[in-house]
Amino acid sequence: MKNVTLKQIAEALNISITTVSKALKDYPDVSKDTKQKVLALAENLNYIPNSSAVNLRTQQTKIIGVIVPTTVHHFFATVIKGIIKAAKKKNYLVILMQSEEDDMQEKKSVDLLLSKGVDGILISLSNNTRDFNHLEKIKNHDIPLVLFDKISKITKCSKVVINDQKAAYDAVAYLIQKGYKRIAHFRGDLNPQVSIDRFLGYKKALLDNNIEFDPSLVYICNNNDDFNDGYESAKKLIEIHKSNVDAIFAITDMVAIGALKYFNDNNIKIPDDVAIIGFSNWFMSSVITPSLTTVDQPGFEMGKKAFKLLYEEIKHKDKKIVHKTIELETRLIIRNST
Amino acid sequence: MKNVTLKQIAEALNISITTVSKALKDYPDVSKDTKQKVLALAENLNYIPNSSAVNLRTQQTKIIGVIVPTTVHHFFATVIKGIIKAAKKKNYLVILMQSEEDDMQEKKSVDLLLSKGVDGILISLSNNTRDFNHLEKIKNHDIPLVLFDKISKITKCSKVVINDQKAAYDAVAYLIQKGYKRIAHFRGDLNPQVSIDRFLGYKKALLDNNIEFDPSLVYICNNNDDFNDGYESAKKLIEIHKSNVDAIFAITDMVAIGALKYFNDNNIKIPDDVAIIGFSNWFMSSVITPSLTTVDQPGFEMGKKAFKLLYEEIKHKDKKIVHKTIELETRLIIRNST
DNA sequence: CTGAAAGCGCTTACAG
DNA sequence: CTGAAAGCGCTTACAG
Repeated sequence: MKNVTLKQIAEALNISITTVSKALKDYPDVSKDTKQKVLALAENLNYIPNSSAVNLRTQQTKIIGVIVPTTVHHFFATVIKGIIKAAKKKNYLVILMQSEEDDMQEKKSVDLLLSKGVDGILISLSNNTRDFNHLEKIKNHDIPLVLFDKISKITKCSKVVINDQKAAYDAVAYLIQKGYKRIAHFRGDLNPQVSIDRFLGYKKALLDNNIEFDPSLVYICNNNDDFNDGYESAKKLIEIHKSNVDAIFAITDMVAIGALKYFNDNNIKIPDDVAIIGFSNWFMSSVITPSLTTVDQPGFEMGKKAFKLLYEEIKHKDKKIVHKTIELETRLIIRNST
Repeated sequence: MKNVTLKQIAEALNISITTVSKALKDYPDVSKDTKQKVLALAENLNYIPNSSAVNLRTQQTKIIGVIVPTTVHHFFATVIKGIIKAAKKKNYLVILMQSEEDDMQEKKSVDLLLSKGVDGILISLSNNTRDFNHLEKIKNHDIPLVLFDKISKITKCSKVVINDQKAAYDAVAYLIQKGYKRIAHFRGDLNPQVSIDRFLGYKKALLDNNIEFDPSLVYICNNNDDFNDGYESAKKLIEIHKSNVDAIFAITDMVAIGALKYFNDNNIKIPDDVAIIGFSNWFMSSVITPSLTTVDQPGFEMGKKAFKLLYEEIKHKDKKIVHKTIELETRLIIRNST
């Protein structure tokens, strides 16, 4: 079945394309009678406007692009859900792309999105993104851009984040207040801002509480396999610091669960021998044994807010844009691992 | 910055739009010299073809639509990853939508996708989809359609599935062979095909092994909260059948983990008191305590295959389409819960 | 209340 | 090797 066009409806009804178009869009200067006839036939023929033609005329696609490191990740999946949900409310569709933590893929994705003429772009940066020319390119094309979670500090655009430094600080301060003194940190790669900020929060909490910062207690998890990174880091930690460590602050729940698994496998008691605290409040953290103390990171909310910010910029594209940064609340969830 | 058009390049170079267009697309009937000049300027001006215009001319968008029940689900997230990855290879972009297990949302999503003029559609049906008019609509519009995982048997189109009946049969047969005799089934909603098939496989395995099928051992999990459904079903099961049940075959890992949690909370030993087997091989099933025996369901593969099937149909749209059904292999993963 | 016409930016069959 | 022209399907300023 070939797609129905305005022309076909016009010919069938013996009126002009203009009138059909206006009738369908409920223009006031079309007679009730005509409108009815057009609507009825359009319905009957299952008329669907050709988007490409509409886009070409109106210069917008009602599609946004989203780039995340990966879809297979509880937090990002939740953010995506929030984005799609908020977008749907405004009749926007979402093209989803993944960088797979590869800056080249991220840059290529931006180009593709730009060539598709999306109305706006939402990005959470890959761990290996070190220059931001592609973000500048988006801005040069006058396409609204909002970064979320994995952001670049120096890029001027709207952002939705949590206060990673504060969240990490609170988590570690809680450990200290519970009496833990030798607190290790399983951190992420050196590059991403969230990784830097969580590390800084960790360090600051120690110093503010007169606990010496010991670099040998910091392990870097950057092999793109959080679970295994956590597992291996826990192993190394125990080999070196056996009875000289009493807690771990892990950069993500996945890293924490890797560590937890190692301890479970090796009869090291949590939290008696070593306490663990994670980050994100991934569903799994609540059902693992022992259940994991963690920082709740509102992914769904982040997705919705990110779209809303983007939508505002799309709507007011002509006006001078004022970039906003929204900081979402986090919350420490205390469970049995601490 | 306003977007650069062919016209601007043509004027700057004092040649026709036609020639610019041809040069950019490397037509053989353009001189080397001209090509070079055009390419250089296009590069320099950061020229990006206007997709809407191209689409309108070529009558394709190079975008496909994907509808899944939800993105926050390990299996679907994995399938999505596979789809996006395979699509990227063919220069296709993916619009992602979610039905949230709501048939009305699913139908509306189809309409939106159709109006965007996507070149093809991939769907995994919601649990509450009971009529398939929207699928027929897609076919009536001559848009290629491929169903995956949650399919409708009566719809004539290509499909990518696993053999749910056989996979369930094998899982239950394994339990029987291990010596379990009173095997409960925590099934899904009555409607979805996968739920029906896994139930049938369960029943057949019992009968083939001369074990009486006891309907009171079958619990329906259909509150859209698999974990809790599993937890509550386990509770009821124990209340009623306490020492008269020795194993559970759960329709998904999430349901299995809910049950496992209940048993862990209530000092019921797995697998000594009750064995559990799940379905999907969600990452979590390998790290929970005890680790979960389950059926591996190849999500990434399913996503890639689904796109490939769709792509073939898009490419050969003019020809008579032969619908294919691809059945992917599953594999029983034996761990500590059985 | 209706419609002719221009134009969005591109591609391609055709003429020269 | 180059370019004028038609046309994809729509929207909208303008004339009547």
